[in-house]
Amino acid sequence: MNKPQQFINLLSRLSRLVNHDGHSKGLKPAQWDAIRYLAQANRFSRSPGALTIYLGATKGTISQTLMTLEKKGFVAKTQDLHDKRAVALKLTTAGENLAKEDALKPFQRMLSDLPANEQNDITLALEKLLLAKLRSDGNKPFGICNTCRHFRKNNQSGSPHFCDLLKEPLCDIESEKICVEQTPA
Amino acid sequence: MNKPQQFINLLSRLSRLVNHDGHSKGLKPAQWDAIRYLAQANRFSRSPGALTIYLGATKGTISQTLMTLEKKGFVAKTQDLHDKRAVALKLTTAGENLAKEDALKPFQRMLSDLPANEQNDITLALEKLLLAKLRSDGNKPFGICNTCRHFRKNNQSGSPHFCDLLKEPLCDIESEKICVEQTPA
DNA sequence: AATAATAGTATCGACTCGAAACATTATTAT
DNA sequence: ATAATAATGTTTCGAGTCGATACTATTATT
Repeated sequence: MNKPQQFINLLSRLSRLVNHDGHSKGLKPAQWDAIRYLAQANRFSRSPGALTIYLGATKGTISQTLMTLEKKGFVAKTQDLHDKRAVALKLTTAGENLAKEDALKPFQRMLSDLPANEQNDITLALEKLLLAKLRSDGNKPFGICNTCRHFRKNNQSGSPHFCDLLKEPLCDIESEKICVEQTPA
Repeated sequence: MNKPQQFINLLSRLSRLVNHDGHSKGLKPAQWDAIRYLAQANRFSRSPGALTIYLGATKGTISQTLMTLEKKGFVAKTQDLHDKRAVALKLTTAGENLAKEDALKPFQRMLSDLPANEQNDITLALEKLLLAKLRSDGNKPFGICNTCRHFRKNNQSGSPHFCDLLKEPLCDIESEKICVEQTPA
């Protein structure tokens, strides 16, 4: 088997397994993807639109997935205050509990059984691969807020940081989350 | 973001992208998975049952996928000679042409744009990860026939090799393919 | 010969997915 | 201001996935 073919085989089979683990606790893989995202996105990013970009899906599909998650009681929708078109998403308590018991935990446990150096190699390789793919597709990275070029740190404890793009204050917690607008410095 | 969470994020997002690339040329990801498999499986493995195990799906799902692939003219079914329950699968010429233009080619091209050592690191990491997962799930590896403990090599050119498990002769081409029964030596 | 195991198919309901049409609400150009 | 345009979501459609379950036909076992 030649190298490129092997790479495709590994990738497609691995993806299959990951996807398969997403059939868990009565949810579907796509629903887990959404919950996982919402558990980590900052307030500028908890919208159907941002989720759509993150998951590389279409608006319609995401709308459906969010509908069923809302019906199941894991996600709550509220209207955005500033923009009446926009919808603000939030995990309910049930949704947050679910996020803590991620369907991919078994995968994670499996990794933690490997030698520490292999764990590192694997994580690093995945990161390189993902970033290369995102770049080649022109996708947004959705990195951590406080690693963004628009992030303005405030060193006085208690007072908030600041996003220079959206002109909005940022508490510590929010600035640790992922953001649609994040652009590496 | 802690390490385990990062790993899950990388893995799930990467899988999403891989899956997404499978919506190509009018086929679905699962259909590509089937075609990719059939293009590489030896004659003992070109059956709905083996494909089911390989993809980690259920019989019913695979039956459906194969039905639509047959309807589209990419797969042909014939009855097995020895076992009248069994179905032998084969890619049609159209199916083989499709396999040569795999939906994941863009991903492969992207990899080939990376430095050679990174390509290697990434492939190796994927392999480790996949094997660890297969092991932890108790899945079969589907390795290359001639790396199997039951493979008996014949060094006289022209005469076939042999599978000591299934008691069947193996030509060079078949012994280079993947097999359900493969067990590392 | 009866029973169990195996290989597949058929059917169901919930869901995904892209595509396209459709509101609403914001933004921009005139 | 107001009209054109862009952006945010929703709805609907058809094809397909997926697990679960029930079912058929064939082969193996007892």
